[in-house]
Amino acid sequence: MSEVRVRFAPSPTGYLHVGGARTALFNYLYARKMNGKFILRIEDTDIERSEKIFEEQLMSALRWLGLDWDEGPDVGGEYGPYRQSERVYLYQEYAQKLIDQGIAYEVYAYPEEIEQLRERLLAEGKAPHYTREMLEPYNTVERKREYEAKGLRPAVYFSMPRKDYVLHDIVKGEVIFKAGSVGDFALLRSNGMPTYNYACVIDDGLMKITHVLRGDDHLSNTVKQVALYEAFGWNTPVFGHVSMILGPDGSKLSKRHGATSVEEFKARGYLPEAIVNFLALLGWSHPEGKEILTKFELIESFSLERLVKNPAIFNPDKLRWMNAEHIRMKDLKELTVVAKDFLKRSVSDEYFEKILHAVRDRLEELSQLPELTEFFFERPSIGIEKSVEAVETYQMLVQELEKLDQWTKEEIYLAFKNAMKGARLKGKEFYMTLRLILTGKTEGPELIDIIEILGKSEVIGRIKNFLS
RNA sequence: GCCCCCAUCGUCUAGCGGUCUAGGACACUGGCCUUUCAAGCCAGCGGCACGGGUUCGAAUCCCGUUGGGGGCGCCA
Repeated sequence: MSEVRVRFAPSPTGYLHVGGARTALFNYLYARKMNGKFILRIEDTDIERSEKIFEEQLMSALRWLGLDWDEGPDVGGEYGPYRQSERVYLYQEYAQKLIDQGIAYEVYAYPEEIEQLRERLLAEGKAPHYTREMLEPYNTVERKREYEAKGLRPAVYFSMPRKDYVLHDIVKGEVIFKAGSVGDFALLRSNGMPTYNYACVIDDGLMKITHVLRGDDHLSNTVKQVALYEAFGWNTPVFGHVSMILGPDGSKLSKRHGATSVEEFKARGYLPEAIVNFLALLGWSHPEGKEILTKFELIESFSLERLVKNPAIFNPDKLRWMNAEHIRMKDLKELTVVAKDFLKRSVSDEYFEKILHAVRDRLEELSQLPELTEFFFERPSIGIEKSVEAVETYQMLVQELEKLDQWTKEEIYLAFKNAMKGARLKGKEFYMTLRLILTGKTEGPELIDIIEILGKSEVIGRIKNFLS
């Protein structure tokens, strides 16, 4: 059994989308599960839209998620280069082979002319499929001269065999493409760059990719790729097409549905563990139905058989819940490190750790941190009505607290007890008012924790502030 | 227009012919716990799109209808 080699092949035209992240994740999990290789390939053949900055962002987002790759543009590998723009010579070389065999041909039509052809076919109610007979008439002597003068090269089209193709997809099952369901298609453009379906086959073939797991928006095009594998006499990889992630309204997930990029979730205080966990469960399920899973558990239990066929709607509520779960699960010291960026204040690690411990159960997104912890740093300014009963009770409390030489929960409770002795304030009112005095809020962490963290002088100070 | 994919609670899903009066999770509702809010625990609400077959038996298999998604680019 040969080594499993899978890849994630994004095009650097934007941020890492959650759909792309999930595709990367499935490939990653499978590679790690099978002790195979996970390869990162940058598909930057669209020179108009590709940008270096996006490539860097893509890689940093992937790394942040913990999806490390074994071969890629930055780390290299024996099947490089791993950027399609650097592999152009390969695409041209292999295209020439097909031309020589007569199964690919040059086309001197301008892109606009192809577009017109396409529209005419559509208008005639025909499938917009091109044939050699339609395209070759453009290859006139004058046109060739024009191309040369402009420094253009002919596009290269593949002569698609008109026969049935059967695809054995690992998630969709047997998919049959009837003869003639696709026409001839471009391999190379007149700028010399390859098209997606072509570059993909050359790369996957040459890079010895064994399994192609991707979104099912590629399913229809896979027939073209299979035809190319056959033309080169290469074995096809195992294909697995997972349905796409949809927005709440059932349409393709896009910007108008809210946050869709990994970067946005990161900025809002989502843990990579939570995103990975959530995405894994969108189109895959654990054999025992477990929902909260670490990356390690995901790798252990991952299998292609449990990939699901139907599309999934992205549910931000569940992601949010899952994030809260992972926040609670995470080692406090590690959480302190990642959470600190969200606090937007300078604090000692020691103090921040105490605060975090007190508030973590209430955290769903790390971005809630400043609001949730504000009173630890600033005295609240909430006007509280001072009743005679309250004043005398809290005066007693101050006296009791001042007597303490140890600031422990036990001692503090003792002081409460003493202050309440003979007090005319009811227990509930005593605690609620004290909470208001200290935090300015009616809700929050355990009062005793707050008092302990705030420290003796600050607590007394805040109460005195109220009394004055 | 043609081709392809999909169809279980609102959402993610379990289910791979009988063990299903369909299980779990999120959300929602109620209760318990708690001198606050969360968290936690318990309970409730809620679904096999429809119509035909096949079978002793169908959420599971087949066909059709409907609905949704995708593709047919010198985008990926």
